[in-house]
Amino acid sequence: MKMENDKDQILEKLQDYYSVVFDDELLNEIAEIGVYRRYDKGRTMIEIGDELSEIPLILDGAVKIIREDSKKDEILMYFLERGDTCAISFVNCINKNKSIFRGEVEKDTECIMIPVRKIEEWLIKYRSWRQFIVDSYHNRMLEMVEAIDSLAFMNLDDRLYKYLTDKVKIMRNFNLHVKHQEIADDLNTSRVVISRLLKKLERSGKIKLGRNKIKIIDL
DNA sequence: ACATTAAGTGATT
DNA sequence: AATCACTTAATGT
Repeated sequence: MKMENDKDQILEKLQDYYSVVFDDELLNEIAEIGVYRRYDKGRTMIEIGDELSEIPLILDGAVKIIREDSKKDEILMYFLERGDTCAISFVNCINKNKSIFRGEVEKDTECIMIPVRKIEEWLIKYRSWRQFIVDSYHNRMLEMVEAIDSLAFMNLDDRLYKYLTDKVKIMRNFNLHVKHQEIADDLNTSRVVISRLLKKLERSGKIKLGRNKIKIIDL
């Protein structure tokens, strides 16, 4: 009885973003197999080196995917949001590899976890699942290329502005609650530099600064 | 009132 | 663009 209830709740949540992606039979099976989970903002969902045994289907929220080097320097790769999954972790799963990224919860996140076995099984069983995984892999690839491009071809001013506008989209809010130091960490630079560039953006009227907050005025 | 943390700035490399 | 060294401002106890 309780099980049925859980299943129905999961199914209901799935409808919002995944009913167009998956057919009914698959949707039903996901609801049956998947485990609903909530992650609070600030938590680490996955750490570099961790072994994956399941992958998340994001229902709501956002997860920041970070790459870190041996010297603890880090750089933001991309965000996962509703409707996303991480196909990178999916391939990791199948090969029983360790995660090459860290996932930090940027915004309270709801997701459904799918165990590896099912991921593989469904790949054969459902065309819509196959499509979803391939699309997801492609999207991760595009986002990584974007990350490389901005790193290689953009100066810090533009990278910073892109960072801010991306974040506005992810958070669905023009008022960002973020410290200069956190931005510096994400872009792998120093706080002083970020503070100066932000001041410049404020002077040009694109943003408004406050303690622990930044308001983006025009996109 | 004092300590702590975040942000602003000039000078130097 | 990074670092240092310092100031100023906001917030917590």
